[in-house]
Amino acid sequence: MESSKQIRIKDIARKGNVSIGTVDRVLHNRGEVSGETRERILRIIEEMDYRPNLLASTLASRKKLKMGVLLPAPLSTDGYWTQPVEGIRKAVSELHQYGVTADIFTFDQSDPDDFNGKAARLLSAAPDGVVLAPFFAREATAFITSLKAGHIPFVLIDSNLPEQGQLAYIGQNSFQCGQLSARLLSMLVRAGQKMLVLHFARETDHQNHLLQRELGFYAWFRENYPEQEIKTREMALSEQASCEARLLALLEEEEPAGIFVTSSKVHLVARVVEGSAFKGIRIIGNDLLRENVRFLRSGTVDFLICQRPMEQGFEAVQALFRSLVLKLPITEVNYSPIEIITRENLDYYKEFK
Amino acid sequence: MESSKQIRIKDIARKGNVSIGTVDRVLHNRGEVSGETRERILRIIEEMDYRPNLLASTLASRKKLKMGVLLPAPLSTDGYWTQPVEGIRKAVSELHQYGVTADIFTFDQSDPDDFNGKAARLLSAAPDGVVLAPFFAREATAFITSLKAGHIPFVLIDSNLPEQGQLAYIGQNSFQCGQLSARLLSMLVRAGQKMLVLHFARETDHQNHLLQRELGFYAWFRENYPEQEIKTREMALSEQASCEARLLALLEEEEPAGIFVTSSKVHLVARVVEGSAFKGIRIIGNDLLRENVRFLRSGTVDFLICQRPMEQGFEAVQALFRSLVLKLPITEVNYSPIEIITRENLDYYKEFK
DNA sequence: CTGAAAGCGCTTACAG
DNA sequence: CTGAAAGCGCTTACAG
Repeated sequence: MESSKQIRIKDIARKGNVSIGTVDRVLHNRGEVSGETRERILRIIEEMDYRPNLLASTLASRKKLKMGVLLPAPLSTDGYWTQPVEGIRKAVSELHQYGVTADIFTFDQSDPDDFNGKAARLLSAAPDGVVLAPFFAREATAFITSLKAGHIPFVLIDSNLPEQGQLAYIGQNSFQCGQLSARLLSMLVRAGQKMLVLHFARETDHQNHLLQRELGFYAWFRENYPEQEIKTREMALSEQASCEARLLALLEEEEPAGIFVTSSKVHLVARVVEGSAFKGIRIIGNDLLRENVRFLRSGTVDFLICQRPMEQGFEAVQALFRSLVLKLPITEVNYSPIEIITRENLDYYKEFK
Repeated sequence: MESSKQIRIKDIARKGNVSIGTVDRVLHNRGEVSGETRERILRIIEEMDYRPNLLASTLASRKKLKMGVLLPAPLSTDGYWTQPVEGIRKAVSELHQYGVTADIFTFDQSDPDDFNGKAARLLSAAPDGVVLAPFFAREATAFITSLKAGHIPFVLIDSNLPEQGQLAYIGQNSFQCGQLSARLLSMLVRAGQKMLVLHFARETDHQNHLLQRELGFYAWFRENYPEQEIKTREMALSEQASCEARLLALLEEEEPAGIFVTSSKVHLVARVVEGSAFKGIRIIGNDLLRENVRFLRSGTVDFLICQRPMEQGFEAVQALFRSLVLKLPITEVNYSPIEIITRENLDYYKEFK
């Protein structure tokens, strides 16, 4: 059961009657080796099941790992996007001793052009790996094309894009989040009462994961209570001033018994409901922000569905390090937990604020 | 913003007018250095903010990391405990190239003496780090005393022990799991109906986390529905033959509307309920085992609460590696997600079977 | 096309 | 108490 000693380049060289330089050329396809020698060495490498010592390799090559990060700018000091950034900073600081550095770029959440500009700046810094939240699907896809052209590996967080060649995705299974929200809301609201799904600032190809949450929500009801009446309404974030009035009008018009807010903007809804005559509306939203927690505590919001955003940032950096420095295999899809926060278990999440 | 170049031992030595050997002695408290020199070098190290290059250090010292693992033996081929073992094996295999090996010991879940015997064998293998599931609290504590005497760092998984000097705990917040189960069950059962908490093979100091789940369950009701009638019943696993009869008798006697099974043994209960005249009993249990999934699919079990046991095993090994080889800081308490599996989102967990 | 040598930053005997 | 040298396994010029 004891594993045999490590095979070194030196062992391959000796067995092949060549120098370690030649073995190295074969290992890294650096050319300048005769076909015959190459074949022979390759066979020996295979036979002896050679595995490079990555500590030695990294040490000798003195490679530094420069990462590029591209995320939405937080909308406030305790907005959602401060959290992944915190995780990223923590990971980078830990890995500093291994030569890891990061350039963090943030873009305006309402401005695809700003995304493109920051993406260009990121590229010109020539990073060895990238962490990306593909907030604008179309623009992100174009950016990814450039990354692939430059053979720059990248990790997606928060929202996934299918089959784009990402090293990994780290984030929620948003469809499942929607399903769970539906199930929870169905338990809180009597059959026959209306449900409302609220999107903030959704656009067709933007923030795909909010759409996935909605789809999961509908899918659950279609399967379990096909009769359930559900409506979806969208509110542009830019109109935030008129937002309260619109919301109030919506409540009067629809008289929903339950509301599912697909994003962290649930506090906007809760504020209106709490100040209105419409008591007893059951509300589920996303993300553990201070503003949301307030309404969870007061009982206006019943559930917050969370996803450990700090951890997502942290793990994204770790994944790049593990792949690029340690050469370890990376799991492609990494679903963050879908955590259910209620007034009762809130205190166990104080770590998040 | 560019961080300055790395400070090396050589730089310290030059500045202190000593050799790198002396610096090394100071760094590792190897003695044989005059007090005066020691102070001076220490000051320079501080001043220059020296951080050792751990790749070089690990490479030069050629340390191998031998881990000892001590877990309950799985009760069946797809029993719960196969899963952490799988995660551990995966991590060890990935880290093999860095000299990581593991001796895995398993003990009989009903036999504390077997635990002690295996613990002794583990110790005699002189591991550099240990992964332990402290299944028998008393025996585990004694074992930990030996580990601490030998300065062997250890990671706890599955169940935590407070303040035992563990490098990390990786597992559920069991109290919170109980609270969430209570909240879910309360939404499924009408007020005034009876609830039952079922333990399997609990003993006072065994499996502390099952007790924590129960406490969380009671705490939630005390806070939210103090009138709720709840009873706890315990079933010894050794009596598994007579188990069905006892369960049936229990159902007849108590006529519960909801049952919370604190462990993965929920399939035992579901089988009895499904074969009985007592339809409509709402059941919540733990862990994604094939036997449990069957009853989730058939609708007899409403929710399974899960905790990613494979990931726990994997992370435990990674934590030891990160600490002992990479010298990275380790978060002491790492709560696994409390995942809610229903018939509807089950397919997203196929990865677990 | 191939080999020998220096070096990555640290550790570990060994000599004095 | 201190220093100089060899070595960890690999990479990187350089010489031929």
